[in-house]
Amino acid sequence: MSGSVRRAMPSIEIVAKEAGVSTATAGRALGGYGSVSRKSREAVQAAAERLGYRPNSLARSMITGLTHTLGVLVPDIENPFFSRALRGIADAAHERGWEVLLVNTDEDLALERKALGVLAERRVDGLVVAPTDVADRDALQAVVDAGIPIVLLDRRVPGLDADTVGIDNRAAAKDATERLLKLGHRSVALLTGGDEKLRPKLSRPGLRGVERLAATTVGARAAGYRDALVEAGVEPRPELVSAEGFRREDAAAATRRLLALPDAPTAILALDSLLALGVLQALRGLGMRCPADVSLVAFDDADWAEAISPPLSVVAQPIYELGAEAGRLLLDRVQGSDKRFTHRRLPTRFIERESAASR
Amino acid sequence: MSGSVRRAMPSIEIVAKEAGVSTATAGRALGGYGSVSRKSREAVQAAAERLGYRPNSLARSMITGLTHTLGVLVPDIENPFFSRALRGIADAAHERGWEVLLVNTDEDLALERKALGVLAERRVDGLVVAPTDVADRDALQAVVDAGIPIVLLDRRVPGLDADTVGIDNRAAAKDATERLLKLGHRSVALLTGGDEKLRPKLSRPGLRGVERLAATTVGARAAGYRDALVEAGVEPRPELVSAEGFRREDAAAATRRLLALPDAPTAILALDSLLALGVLQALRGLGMRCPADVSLVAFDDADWAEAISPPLSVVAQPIYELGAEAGRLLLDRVQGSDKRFTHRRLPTRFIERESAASR
DNA sequence: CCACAGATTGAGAACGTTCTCACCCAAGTG
DNA sequence: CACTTGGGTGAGAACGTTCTCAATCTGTGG
Repeated sequence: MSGSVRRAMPSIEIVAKEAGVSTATAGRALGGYGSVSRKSREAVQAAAERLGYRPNSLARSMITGLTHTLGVLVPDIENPFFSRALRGIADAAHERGWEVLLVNTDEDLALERKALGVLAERRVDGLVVAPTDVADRDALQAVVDAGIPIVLLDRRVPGLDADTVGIDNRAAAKDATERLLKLGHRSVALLTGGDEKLRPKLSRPGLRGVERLAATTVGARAAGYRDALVEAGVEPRPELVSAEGFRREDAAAATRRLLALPDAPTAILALDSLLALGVLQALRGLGMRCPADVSLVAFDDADWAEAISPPLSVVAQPIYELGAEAGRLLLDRVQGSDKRFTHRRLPTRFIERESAASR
Repeated sequence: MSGSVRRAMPSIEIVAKEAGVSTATAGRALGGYGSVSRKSREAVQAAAERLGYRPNSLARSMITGLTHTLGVLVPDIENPFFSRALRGIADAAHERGWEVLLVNTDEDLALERKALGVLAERRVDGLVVAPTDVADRDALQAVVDAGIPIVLLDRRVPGLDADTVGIDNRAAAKDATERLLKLGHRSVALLTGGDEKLRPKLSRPGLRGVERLAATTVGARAAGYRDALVEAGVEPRPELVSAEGFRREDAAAATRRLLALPDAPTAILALDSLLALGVLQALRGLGMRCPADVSLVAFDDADWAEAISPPLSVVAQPIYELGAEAGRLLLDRVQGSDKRFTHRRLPTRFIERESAASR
């Protein structure tokens, strides 16, 4: 056993009594505000040290109106995209003396709504939200109206008073698709992971349709994919757009289905790295080789992308920077910035490795 | 614009006034304690609804002494091990109405100590800590003494009053090494990732040395590796134990060094999946093939392990369950359990795939 | 009609800080 | 000497809840 066991933490009143001053003076000595004589300060600090005093930040927050806490709402922290982005957010927050309260929403609208309520009750100073695709604009706006600024990460919510940080999904997807087309591929599949409604929209979009499509992340990328095809004079084939689910097994199944098609795709664009793993797994199962039989390009430069055989060509997003920028933007708002809402697009980088070959 | 903009959130006093009752009654009506007439309750609820009232959980915590917040201290949330474990913790917490405050320590002792202070000031109800290898026992014990229970995840801190959740690292490493030995390998390398001090200790340990070694996670696994060698009558060779660093590049460099050795290893045991990626990368660079030229087994069943070629044989830890169990254990303590401290070891599972072949 | 138990209510304390304000005192200034 | 100045101090309010306690109301049984 080391040191004495104390159950309840001492309050500033106890410290003041021990130091022989008033609570007001003790507060000033420890909090670094107001003015205190050297003698008082030293007496208080010694007493605090002796008693193992820790200020109660709850009481402080009640007075100051600041919790120095940022809420972070992500679909799933296990997803490498979000864990890396969270790291960026946390670092930005920490750097300026803020902490991070994390909630997973599981892409579940009801959970997201409930979490917003909980975080509002905790009086977080601001919120970084990666909303579900069908985000509840009103619930988010209500939080903003209550005085809690929001920064959206990765996805956008039309009409919401919030800053946004993300990439140009449409341009990035278009670029990736163009690269596959330039390699001679004419039958390029798109693995989106979700949003069943995409496929029909993609076939006969009309201008209005494409614009509406581009509102979600997946939608924007699908639109970019389509842009590239159309510009290259390749007719988009709805059956080449797969939206079976977000899990690896879903992607594997989708790949098997795609490759069984008449006039099967010779190249696949996967919208995230987990889906790419599914493709790889399916190819291995089918005895097909990448890139000899099928070329593959994926979004996100996962840590394994460079190490596997063949190394995967990817659209790299600056994920950490996305999170850090969101954190900084949010803290600016928290600290009183009332600039117009910005929609920041960070640049992506195509990393050419060996999984996409000419045909 | 939708709805009216309100900057400051209404307090219960405003709601009470609006409903024509006292704050006490309003509190009872909204908080679900005490007894309230149906009429009052309905009036209060209607007023609260109208004003968009959200209780201030800070004020509540001041009274009840519970913040319903769990602190989580991990080295790096980007590490898939910790992000998965965190998911387990968060789910367990959420299930019982708790939230999670996250801090990264970057394996930095000073940061860990500072974070402990911050979380104590926030009056978190409990703490899940994955301590750095050289954890500050006294700092942790001080938190426990202040009445905040701690559950240790993955690593142990001797002499600390805390529950522990992890795996039997020594047995798991021994099992993995034995499997490689059974395949006929006689020159098996160990890639630990860190702790330079390990190597010399491993060569002439003596009983005392091995026991001390086994205190850290890495150390315990190294001891298990050694156990297997000794039992099989293979002389441990210190130069086959690499501890160059935790990053992928470090592992790649270490692999190149190992394979340039006279009597080079024909099998490698990597202590985490990131290190395994480094091995794979180095092998590709050297034009060597797995498992034809070198067999590889790694800890942790990363999401890519099954999808790459060859699929990686791994020691799978129940990572999510580890986190969830830590969360549950902690909440039991928070809610008053004073059972003896337990050290829970969850079972690991060796998943045989194709990266380890007989020689 | 009275007494009484139990439900319902409101005033005010409590939690642990920071903030406001009035006061004291020593050191200048005219 | 009277008057200002300003650092230092403590009493008490404030933040928004929950808790304690006494008072009031309601209905029931005698």
